[in-house]
Amino acid sequence: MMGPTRNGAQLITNTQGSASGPQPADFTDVRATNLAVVLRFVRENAPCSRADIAASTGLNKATVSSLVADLIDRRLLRETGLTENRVGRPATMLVLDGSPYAAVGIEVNVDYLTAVAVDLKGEELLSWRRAFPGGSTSAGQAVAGIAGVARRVVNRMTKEARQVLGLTVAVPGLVDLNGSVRLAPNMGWRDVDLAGDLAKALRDPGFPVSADNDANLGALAELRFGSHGGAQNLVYLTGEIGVGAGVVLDGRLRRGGAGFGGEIGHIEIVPGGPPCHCGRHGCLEVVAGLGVLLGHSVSPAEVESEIDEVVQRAETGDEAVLAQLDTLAGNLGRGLGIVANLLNPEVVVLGGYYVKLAPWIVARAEQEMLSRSIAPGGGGCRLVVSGLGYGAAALGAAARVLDSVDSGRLPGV
Amino acid sequence: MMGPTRNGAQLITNTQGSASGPQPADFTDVRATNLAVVLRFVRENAPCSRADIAASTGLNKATVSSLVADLIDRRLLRETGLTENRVGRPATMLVLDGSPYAAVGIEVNVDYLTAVAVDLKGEELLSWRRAFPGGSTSAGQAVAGIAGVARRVVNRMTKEARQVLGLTVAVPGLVDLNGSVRLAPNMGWRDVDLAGDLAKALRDPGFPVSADNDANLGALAELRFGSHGGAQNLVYLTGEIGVGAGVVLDGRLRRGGAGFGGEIGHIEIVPGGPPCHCGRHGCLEVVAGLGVLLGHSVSPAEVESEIDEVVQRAETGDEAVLAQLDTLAGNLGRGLGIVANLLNPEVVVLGGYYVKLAPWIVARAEQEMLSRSIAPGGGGCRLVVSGLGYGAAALGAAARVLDSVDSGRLPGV
DNA sequence: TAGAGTTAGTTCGTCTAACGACCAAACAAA
DNA sequence: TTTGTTTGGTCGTTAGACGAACTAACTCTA
Repeated sequence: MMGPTRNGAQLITNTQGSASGPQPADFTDVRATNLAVVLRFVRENAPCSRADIAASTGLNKATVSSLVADLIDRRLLRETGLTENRVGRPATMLVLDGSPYAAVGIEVNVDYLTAVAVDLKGEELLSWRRAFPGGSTSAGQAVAGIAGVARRVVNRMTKEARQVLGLTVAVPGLVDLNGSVRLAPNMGWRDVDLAGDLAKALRDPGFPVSADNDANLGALAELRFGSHGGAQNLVYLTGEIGVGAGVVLDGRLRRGGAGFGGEIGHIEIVPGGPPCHCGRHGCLEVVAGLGVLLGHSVSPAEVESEIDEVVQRAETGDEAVLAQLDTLAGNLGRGLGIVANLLNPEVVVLGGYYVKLAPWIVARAEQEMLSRSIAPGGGGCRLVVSGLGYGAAALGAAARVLDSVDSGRLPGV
Repeated sequence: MMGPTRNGAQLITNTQGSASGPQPADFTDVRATNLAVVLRFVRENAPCSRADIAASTGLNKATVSSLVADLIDRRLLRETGLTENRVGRPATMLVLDGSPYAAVGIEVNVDYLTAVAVDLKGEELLSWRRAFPGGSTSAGQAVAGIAGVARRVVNRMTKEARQVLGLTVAVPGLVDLNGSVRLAPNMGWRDVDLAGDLAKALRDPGFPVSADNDANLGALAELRFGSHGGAQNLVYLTGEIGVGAGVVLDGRLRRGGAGFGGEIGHIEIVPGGPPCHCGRHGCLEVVAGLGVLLGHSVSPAEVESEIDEVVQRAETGDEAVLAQLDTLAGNLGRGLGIVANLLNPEVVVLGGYYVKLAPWIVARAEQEMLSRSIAPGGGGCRLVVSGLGYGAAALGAAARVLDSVDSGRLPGV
């Protein structure tokens, strides 16, 4: 048992906004904070009793009862059975109520679109993946297409009597802090107010609509659903045609001043190396991306099968392919060495196609990363492979919605 | 005037500790938060009246009166004169009380030691700089030496009737989250529990003692004392014999999982470049550090004068020196390009000897940085020179003490 | 089978601290 | 003077956490 964790001076700090002036607190904040504390506790320790919550959080039993009643009113918690065969009065166990709400995440990419809905527990309610000509239509048409999918997801949720808590869209590109896509080369987008346009297209949807970079959201997915021992400092790497990073430090996504952090794909790894579509040379994306294996002009639709072929050849011991994979891993490790030195995350998670290639790249890349880290043992940084599969960004988009609930924006009542 | 900034849903979140369990809030937290809000407001808007505070923070007038009374009791605020020649009742103006407290920062380095004390306003009370054989004594002796200086600073403060709020020591090396120095090659230290040993040497000093990396503390100094338009995302670069970075994102120092973040000095900038004392090649420290200008084995004591000579030669247009400076700037820009892409800070601040060299390196380095950034216009990232002078890390060490006050750990009563 | 012991959760009164409304003080302008 | 404006304090209200006492519901033991 953890025992009470109450620590004398509690710091209440505004982490989000930049210079948005002073942020005083009042009683409703205390309430919101404590409601969120209980909610998070139940999420991580379900099923548990009110007494468990009180003991572990340090909150008073009476307070916990009141908070739990509130959460039950809001249909966020549910009482399940009683404990049996124990000394003392049996406890009524509490679990998250999975049925009344849904969080929706949509990932758009050049050639496909993934939609995911999860309940409050994070359990997947639906997962759609379909071809989507994101790279070959106008942004307006793409937004219309995304809105169409969003409407169908929402309808489905409504049919299941679920209230949608929010919708987030993941985009491979630079997304600013307002959810406006400033640049998405692969999509051919520039200055598209995705969150705003989508909210407009959905006509007063009754839930918040936001957009973010796919790597950022992948990182959020790993933070919430990944099994990294509760690491609060992690970096997630997408391994699609482009390579991007999502940076989580001290338990929150760090986007930088304008929201453009994590753009690891175009840092220079091999000076004077092969040219990148961005106009520079030797970018990580070029020397540690799929292009190393597939040649530089594969159509998006072919990537999947081409990678499968690479995997097959690697399995049969094809020397040329193994050499390519080793080169890729080495270059990736160089990039990760930079990340380890600069950010000292507890774990770096490889996503996307890197997952399939993992058996041939992780060891080398990790060794390279650690050998380049100035901190002994890489400062404790591990390199692991994502277990979330292809929907990571979409899942992270949904996770972003759940995050806002977890941090005190409670629905209901 | 700003007008009320009260925003409906206030998020109260624990930013510091990692997985330290749930952190419920209670009334004392509300009080502490609001006291800190008022304190910060007065810091930034002094002199100001209670009415100003109420209007700008959204707190109730009565609440502000109560909070201000509390802060005056704690001798953190002081009433100054009344306003005159205005319609209505004259306001009693409030300012930070500079006299009763002091925050102490000490920076140790290979050959010198800097001690700084500031009052609550951040105004310098003393600034000592002296030779110190940090690189050529045992860690134990060094700690004793630091303790000696610390005692003298504390005595001086006591003589001025000031209470010392805390002491932080800046060290060029890897410092973990507990203030233990894990590795400081230049000092020849390894696993020295600096914060702990120093507290012991000071025998129950009655104030918290901590230690951190010099670059981290430099970044804190820039955050508090620098003039960067309130940028909440910044990276500070030390330009001593080694090069380190301090990373501030969303208004707080981000140290990574073990506290070893910001180690930019040993990321590989020129593969196969000149050897570094760390055993690797082409590290930023080697290709964009002072070694480029001074040759690789200058004794610490000579650095100052050697740099002055470089500056003189550059001023007279010495081609060879200008070429070296340009090379240095180019390499520095490469490293900063990585920082801009990965972290998207609003500003990168150059400290240490880079300040003297600024006229010949900033333009080139910034251009290089921006040209390497994938976000248009570098995502708004500017490269500037520190205005804080040599004592930056020591000043940041003191700033760290003030930060803890600003975030609610109030002294007095 | 009747306590005795143990654990869960509720009720009730207390206390902290923010808030809203009101008011007196102190000034400028008319 | 009178009127209006602004400051800052007082007072009663209210939200909500806390502590203690209490009830509920079980197991264990003699």
